[in-house]
Amino acid sequence: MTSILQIAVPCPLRQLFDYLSEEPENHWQAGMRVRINFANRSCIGIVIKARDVTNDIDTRKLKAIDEKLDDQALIPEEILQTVLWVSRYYHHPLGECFQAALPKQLRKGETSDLQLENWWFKTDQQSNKKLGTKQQACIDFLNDYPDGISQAAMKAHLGTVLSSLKALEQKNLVKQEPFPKLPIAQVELSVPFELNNKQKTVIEAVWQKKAQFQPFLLEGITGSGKTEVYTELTEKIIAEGKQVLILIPEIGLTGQFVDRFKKRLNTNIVVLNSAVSDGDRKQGWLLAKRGLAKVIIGTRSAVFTPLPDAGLIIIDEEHDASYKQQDGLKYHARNVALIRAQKRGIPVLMGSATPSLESLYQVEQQRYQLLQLKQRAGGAALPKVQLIDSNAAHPDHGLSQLLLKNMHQHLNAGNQVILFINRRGYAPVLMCHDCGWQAKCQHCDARMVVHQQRNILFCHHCGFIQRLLEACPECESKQLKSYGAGTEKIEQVLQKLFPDTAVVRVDRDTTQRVNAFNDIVADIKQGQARILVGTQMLAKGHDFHDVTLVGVLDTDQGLYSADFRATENLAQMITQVTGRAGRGDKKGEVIIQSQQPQHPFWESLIQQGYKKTAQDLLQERIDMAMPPVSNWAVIRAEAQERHQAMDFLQAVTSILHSTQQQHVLILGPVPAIMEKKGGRFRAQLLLTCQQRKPLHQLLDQHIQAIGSHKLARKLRWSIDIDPMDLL
DNA sequence: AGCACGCCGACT
DNA sequence: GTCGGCGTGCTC
Repeated sequence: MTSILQIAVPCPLRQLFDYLSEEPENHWQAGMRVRINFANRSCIGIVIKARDVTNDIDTRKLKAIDEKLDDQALIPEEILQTVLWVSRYYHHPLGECFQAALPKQLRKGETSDLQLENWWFKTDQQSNKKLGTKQQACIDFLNDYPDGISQAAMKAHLGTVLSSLKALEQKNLVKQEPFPKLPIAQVELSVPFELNNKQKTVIEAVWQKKAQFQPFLLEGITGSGKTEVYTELTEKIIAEGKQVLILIPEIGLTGQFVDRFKKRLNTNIVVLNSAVSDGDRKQGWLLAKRGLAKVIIGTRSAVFTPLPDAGLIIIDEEHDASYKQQDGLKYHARNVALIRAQKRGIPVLMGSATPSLESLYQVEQQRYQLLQLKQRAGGAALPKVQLIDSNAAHPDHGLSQLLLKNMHQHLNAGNQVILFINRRGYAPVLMCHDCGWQAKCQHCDARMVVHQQRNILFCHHCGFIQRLLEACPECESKQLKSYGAGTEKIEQVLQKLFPDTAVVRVDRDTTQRVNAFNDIVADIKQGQARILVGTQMLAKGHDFHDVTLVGVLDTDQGLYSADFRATENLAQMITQVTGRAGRGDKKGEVIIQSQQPQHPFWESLIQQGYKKTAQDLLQERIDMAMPPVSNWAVIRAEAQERHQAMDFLQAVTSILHSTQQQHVLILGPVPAIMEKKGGRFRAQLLLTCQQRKPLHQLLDQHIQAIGSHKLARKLRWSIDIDPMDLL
């Protein structure tokens, strides 16, 4: 009996392809993988449907599959449904959605068998003779593990034990068996944290809704103990035999966060972030699918991990932009997590000190329940914040007298200082003093940034590198001067101003090496480095207990930026950074330098705090009918020639206007703010609608025509649902 | 996205 | 006389 399989193929085509199988329909399940020959090349497809061949079907033009790769569905039904939803919601080809959802090795067709390792178990038999010390140690050790333990773990604790174990096996005192290889557990567990009443209230609120879909927004200021809430809840949920998925942002260091879970919970914790190897990723995914991994901690793509026993999803720093994928399938992991939780009837806990306007809006709409932690755990005081006019600061390096004076005070008191400047490199501008020429990138509408240490000019948008010039290419003058200051210059200046104090710089340039970030953090914690200069990567998720002064330089991009989310992001950044000052029993101080200190934004943020500022910003969005109140989709195009992108989007506009409708507003096309980037010219078309449905219907209706337009293949184009920016 | 097929310019 | 440019058409 042959059957026809409908298969999702890994290519950007918005349709399924039929293949023949010699096996009957009931041998097939949706979510199995097959190796197929597609357009003359071998690839891996996902079975979506199977049906038996009946006489009236013409099968002549169908190819047969090459190989069945799974005996059972690799992709569980729930993940399959989630990916189907993602494909529909983000208007992205299904085959490519599976690519994004599966670990690399599984989508390349590797075995779905779990990697096994050797485990040892004690038998019921007792020894009647006295054993050697090594053998006795093994027996004693195995007594502590009635369910057995891996050979690797025994070796880690007792040294070389294999020969002793083999000897014990001969005496029938122990036995060995293969068992799925589990992630390495923390050896020593720490004692449970004593929770305060506020934390207990939060945990209780979530616990009460543990058997239903309920999103919670946990608004907890820095240092209020969100992580303890997460660990405590996770412990309670896994005690009921359930799994917990914890999403974290893509930041340099997740180790600290993961460690706190590993030290607290005696269970199998799988970590899925960019540092994890392809093999471990596959193993982690499969362990979760089998229910053997109880806690899964991972970045954006971990939201597609199978969870047969799902009990809770936690999203830490829910406002973080890294949850939205910026290329390919442009999904938002928070969105996908909510959809999964809804289907499973489980709660979602989203935590942040600076909640996104989206989530605050959902609270207002009573779709999310708000939980708050308003006090720093241990009662530490909030820092004093001062705003100063940076126009009066030093014209070259931009550090103000007040900031320098206070740095001396804090350093003399034995404390540490953080300076944030959201600009890498030495200086953002290289200019000819004689003719006014500026160093620009030849591939982008952007200036080249001076990186003095590497003696280069560097484009931060496309990565183009050029030797640092010694003479002006226009007038051959030697009077080339750099203007403005980035982390590199600030580091250099501070090293001169504070010759006896160690200065450390933390930005993408100093943390490229694999363990560089960890090493720097260790230096900071041990107090080796006293002045820390860095971009906002220094602001995320670290508490350095001896930091009492935080300086924020050159913050104003957010106030003039053309992007609709810039002010929200600035408020979040400033608030997160401010939270780094003063912990434990030390009171902190924050100095913000701004070129526009009179801007009402500052008064709002400093006097009334993030929440009030965010609510005002949300009201502005509501008044102007912007997201999250209205729904946006952006169609972007980028092409080799300046007019191609605009021409294509103009054609798209006509296609979209070809049917009568009055709900969706079509704005543009317009060139991107930075039109040329990486040698390509970019443009975009904005679609807005008060309701979600007409917008999606319009796209569904026309997407095929857009994709097969003759201009479409001469350029790159994409749809971005709920865009994070319009740049 | 790939990759083949197909019709016009500068070369062993 | 060919090699190869990338326009366009298709992928069960």
